[in-house]
Formats: sequence, C-alpha cells, structure tokens
Amino acid sequence: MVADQPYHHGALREALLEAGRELLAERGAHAFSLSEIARRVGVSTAAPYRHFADRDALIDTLADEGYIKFHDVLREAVAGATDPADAITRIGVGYLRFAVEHPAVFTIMFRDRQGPPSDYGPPSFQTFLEAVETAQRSGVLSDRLPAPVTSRSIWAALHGAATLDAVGGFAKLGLGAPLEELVETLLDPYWTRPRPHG
Amino acid sequence: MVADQPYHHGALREALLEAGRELLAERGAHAFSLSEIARRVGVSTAAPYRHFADRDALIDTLADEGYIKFHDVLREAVAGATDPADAITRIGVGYLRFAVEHPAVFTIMFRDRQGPPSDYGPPSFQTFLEAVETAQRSGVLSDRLPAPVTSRSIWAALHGAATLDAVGGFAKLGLGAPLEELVETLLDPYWTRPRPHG
DNA sequence: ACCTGAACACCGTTCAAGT
DNA sequence: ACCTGAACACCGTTCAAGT
Repeated sequence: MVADQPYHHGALREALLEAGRELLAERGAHAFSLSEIARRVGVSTAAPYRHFADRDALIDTLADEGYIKFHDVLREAVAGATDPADAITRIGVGYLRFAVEHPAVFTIMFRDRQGPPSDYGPPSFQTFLEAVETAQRSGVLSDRLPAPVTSRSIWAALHGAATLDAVGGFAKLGLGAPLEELVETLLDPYWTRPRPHG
Repeated sequence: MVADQPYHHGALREALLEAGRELLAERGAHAFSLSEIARRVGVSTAAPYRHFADRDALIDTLADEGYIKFHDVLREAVAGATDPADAITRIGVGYLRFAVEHPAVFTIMFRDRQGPPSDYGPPSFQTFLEAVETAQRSGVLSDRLPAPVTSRSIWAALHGAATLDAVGGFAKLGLGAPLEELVETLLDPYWTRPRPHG
C-alpha cells in the first residue's frame, strides 16, 4: 500500500493480471469481473482498456498462463518418472491435481473461447503424445491403435475425470476416490499387463 | 402473436422456459440473460421472479430438462441395442451426439451449480452402470475392475471427449474424427476381444 | 395471485479530457 | 503514452403499486 499513488501506475498490466489471478482463486471463474479487478488495483474502470482489448482478452491471457503452468506440470511429471509407464501415470495425477487445485483456471482454460485459440494448449498434448509413444515402444502400453489415437482416448479420460471431479460429479454418484486411485483405474485397461498399485 | 396481451400471461413459467431454450440454442450458454428472456416473452423484467427465485433457478430448471432428455437418449440407446456390447457403444454415440447437438444445454448441465445438485443426473449414470454390468456378465467387457469403477472410467472418457470435442479441442490438435469412430477408439481398450468396426 | 414501473447497485465499454 | 471522469446501454434484483 503506497500512501500517494502516482498518476501513472507503471506496471498496470501485470497488476491487473495478478488481481485477476487472486479473484479467480478467491471467488471462482463465475465471479470474474473487470470492474472488480480495476477496483482492487485502485484504478478507474476504463484503465484496463489501455492494456487489454476487452474483458475476454484478460481472461484469455490468464488462460494462457494456465496452459504454461499446466505444461510445466506435465514436463515435470515426465522428468520425474522412473519408467515409461510411470511417466503416463504421473502425467495423469498431475492433470487431475492441477484441475482440483486450480479449478477456476482450469475452467477458463477449457471454456468456449471468444478470441482465437491459445497457442499454449498443443505443446501440452505434444508432451503427452511423446510419453505415449515412448510407452508404446517400451511395450507397456498397447500399440493396437496409433499413438495419437490412444493419446486422444487417455487425454479424454483424464479430462473427463478432472471435469467431473471438479464439479463434484463423482462424489455425488458415490464414486469419489483419492486422486492416485482414480488415475490408476482410468489407465488400467490401457496397459499390456497388470501393473502393481502403489 | 396476440394483438392485445392480457394482463395475466397465464402460462408465463412455461413461456419463459421456452424462450430460455431458444436463447440457449441461438446464442449459447454464454449469452444467457434473464432480461433478454423477459423481453422475448413480452413481459417486464420483474415478472420472472414470480416463477423463479432468480436467474440461476431458471438455468437449473433448463439443466434438469437437459438431464431428462439425456436420460431418454441413454435409455433409447440401450433399448435399440442388438447385444450388450452394442448397448455400450450406442450409449457412447448418444452421449457425444447429445453434447455436439446441444452444446449450450450440455454446458449448463455440467457447469458448477449454484443451487443444490440435480436429482436428474444419477438416473443416467444408473442406466449406464446397468449396461456395463450386463456387458461384464456377458463377457464382452472385462470384469477386472468392479462395474462402478469401469463405469466411472468409460463415463469419464465419454465426458472428456464430449467436452473437448464441443470446445473444438480435438479438431485444433488435428485429432478431429467422426463421432462413431471416436467412440470406437475410446471403447477399444475395454473389450475382452477385438470388435469388428461398422 | 400475478404482473408493471420505477428504482438500485452493478456490469462492460467508450471517449473526451486531464497529467 | 497512460489514466480519469463521466456517460451509455445493459444487467439482476427488489418493492410498492396496479389489475
């Protein structure tokens, strides 16, 4: 808190993004408001328009940040893996954990975009695809179907579980489960031979 | 169009729901507006509050309608099936087709609810669970995992594919595919033996 | 009992004017 | 170049008043 704010904020763009992150975390994607963000930063409601085309542009920027963070999660999952099958499992756990820990960011990442699609989504899928290819080559993952197709299926399973779990759908149906167990059961039919569970 | 509207609408509740359905179909979940709906019906913006607690109550009612329609889709899929494996496949196609044909309704069904959870979701999962149990008993679906767990996994895969496909995620990644083919590849790892594709 | 009219607090967005 | 102040059209919601 500075006693006397200068006329020029100096780093308004970053301040708006930071306030946006906080608002999302505190009140959810549903409560996102550009006016509220401007108020928190201590600036007029018109000020953001010097840095973002409109409300959606700010949301899309926060979504892009989410994609970058998400991509890091996937790369760290692969980096920390002990073997190709473990890499897939860790990606799965990372995917679901990201959704559970940052539900609002996850929501805006996969909402129906107003502007052009993000450039930051495909790299994540690419990382995942490479992990699937590696697992297929090592023989732990079936290669009955091409890697992109199997990747698409597992990605869909993880994404569906993440979405339904975040909304609480599984718990409502009496299907709530710890994250690791949920991932294990999702991946189970894909392995060429049964895997011991941790 | 009646030339002289009576003071009492008579069937305002249903008229509001109908206008809500149209607005969702025309402009998407994103553009939902209670004022716009009242305007379309030709009534004051305060009138809906005699029939719905608030905006969210109207949305939740439309979501419930969606669940009922969705449940019918699943039951018809099972009813029209030639065998237990075909029932699962038809459910999958019905699930994805519903999402693609009614994206706005699908969105509000699985959005983060404000009010209490819908009573109309669980019956759909129940129908699906029974189809999985039947398929497991007939031997076409692996019974390595309990029916509720396998149901959860396939449900997640279908839901994820529906969500990503509706948002256009698959197409963006060069993974776009016809609905039936997508469902086939999603279900492929679950069958106990390879199934011929139609 | 059901709906209107007017009001309130709140949005997103624009634009002339200030620094 | 960056931000303010005031305005505009639009929300959701409330409530006294009308029929």
